[in-house]
Amino acid sequence: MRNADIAEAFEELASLYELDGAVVYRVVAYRNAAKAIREAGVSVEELARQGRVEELAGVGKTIAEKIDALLETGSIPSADKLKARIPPGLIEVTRIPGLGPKRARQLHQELGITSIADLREAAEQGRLKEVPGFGKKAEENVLAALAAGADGRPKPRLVLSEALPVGEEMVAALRDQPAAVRVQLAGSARRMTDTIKDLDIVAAASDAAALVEAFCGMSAVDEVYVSGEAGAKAVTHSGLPVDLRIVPAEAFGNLLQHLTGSGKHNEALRTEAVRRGLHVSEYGIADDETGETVAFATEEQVYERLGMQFIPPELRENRGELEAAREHRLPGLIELGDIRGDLHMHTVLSDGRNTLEEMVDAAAEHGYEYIAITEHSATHGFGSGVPPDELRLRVERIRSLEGPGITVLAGTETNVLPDGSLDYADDVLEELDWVVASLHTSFRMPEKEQTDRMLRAMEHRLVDVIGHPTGRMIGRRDSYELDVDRVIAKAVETGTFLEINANPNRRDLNDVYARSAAEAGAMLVIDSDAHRADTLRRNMRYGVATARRAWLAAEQVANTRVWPELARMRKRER
DNA sequence: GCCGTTTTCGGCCCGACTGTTTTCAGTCG
Repeated sequence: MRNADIAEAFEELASLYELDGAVVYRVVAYRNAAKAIREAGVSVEELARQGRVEELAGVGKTIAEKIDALLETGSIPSADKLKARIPPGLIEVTRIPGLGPKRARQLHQELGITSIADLREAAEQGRLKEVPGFGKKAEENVLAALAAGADGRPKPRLVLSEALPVGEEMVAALRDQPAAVRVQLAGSARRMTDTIKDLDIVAAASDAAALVEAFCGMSAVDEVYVSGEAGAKAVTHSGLPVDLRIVPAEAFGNLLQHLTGSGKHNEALRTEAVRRGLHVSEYGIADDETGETVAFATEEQVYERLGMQFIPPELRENRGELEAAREHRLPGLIELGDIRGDLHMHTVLSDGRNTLEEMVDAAAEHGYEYIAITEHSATHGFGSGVPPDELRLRVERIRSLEGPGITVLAGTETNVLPDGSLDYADDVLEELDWVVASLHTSFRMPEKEQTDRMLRAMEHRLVDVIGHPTGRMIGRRDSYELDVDRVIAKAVETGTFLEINANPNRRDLNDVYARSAAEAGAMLVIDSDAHRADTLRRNMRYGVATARRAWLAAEQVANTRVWPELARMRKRER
């Protein structure tokens, strides 16, 4: 069972307990455990087999037993019992804005509501407002939410690359306003998460009303819901909600820290502060001893007051960063400027949109020292594969490029065939400087076979790196079944690099796996996988962001090296 | 339900908003 599936079961159990009226701390405990399981970075099933799941923070004796039961029987007995009493459709009811577990439970008890359909019917018949604690307004709000398309399913999230440029443009435009003192993007966009649901912008202004007015008048803004001296809530033409919050410059650091989150990071930070008599909020830090609240203009000061190193936003996920910051042992994270070359890209020869020369020019202009041209191999399909003889011609053409200004390496992205063999004969691969091996077919193989397939490819002497190792497409396709623990172990054993594919729809390996890989001693490579010149320029920041979220330093990423040094690190040279 | 250089029991972040209530519970971020 995958960590995501186990986590899902505990999320559901938490919601069921919540609807059953359990004390909130029990519910929170299950949600925390679900997060710990999802982000474990190693197989929780394997941990359970070794009797080590309680090593996960937030997993104690009771939850460990439930994990065992889930793995053994496919379900959790307490969840089965709860489901007999609480219709699972109520969980969807709790996702209607304004309705939470308490009110959904009440609707179930008073009106027998078990689903969104029941809720709609009751609201339309005017029965909702008769329930104690509900009223005319509550019923109207439910009807309005349903009419607006709320259906109880979690709201779809946007891939970061669809929202981040919008947010950055808005921030830049606000900074140009004479009333702006400080403007900063916050929220999950600042933490560079894979997906986001809205944009948060924090500002300090000499004239708050003027800045809010400028915000509401921006061309990207479609509709403004709320606006005042404290900020505004709006939605863009693409349907992206944007919150602007304005705060006095003296407390800018507190609000920025608060709104950057994550919620879990802030919660843990505040819990720890309370033990020392400090109370952290978006307005400042209150000290029990003096009874005074002190505001801070910068985030650096906020963390310093709490006795911590500044924590880069990408690390603020409550994954150990608070403890590390207290002990002043946060890693120096890799930066975009550390990347010296890009080792995975395509041209018109396979399925790219730009020519070899155009990609070389774009890379040179971008300031790279080297790139590898890595077309798809012969069996790629869609008529875009490159047969061996064509690849040989391509190698010759690369070798004869005149004055490209950068080092251009001849490479391939070769398919790994279902049996784990490669798509080109060894004598063809021998002519190349760089070999990416990726899975593009037979995604439905069972985990054991899929993993064995990949491990066999990794044992090949000429495979330098595994491309987009898990095959996920964010929001569109799950990873194929793969035992990533074994892949990481094989990478360490063989000296095969693992890619962080920087395509913002992939970001694969993800942050959690990349961190595990680096901790195990594997070497990573961050590649754009560009299919056109503009994505060559644009993708890399998302890959670097994933690496930062994985706590990686530049040394742990191979393409921060100059090419001669990186060339010597390939396993064929060892 | 989890956790511990305050604790193996008694805590468990903070504040805004809403609607309904007659002083606050529930929801949200």
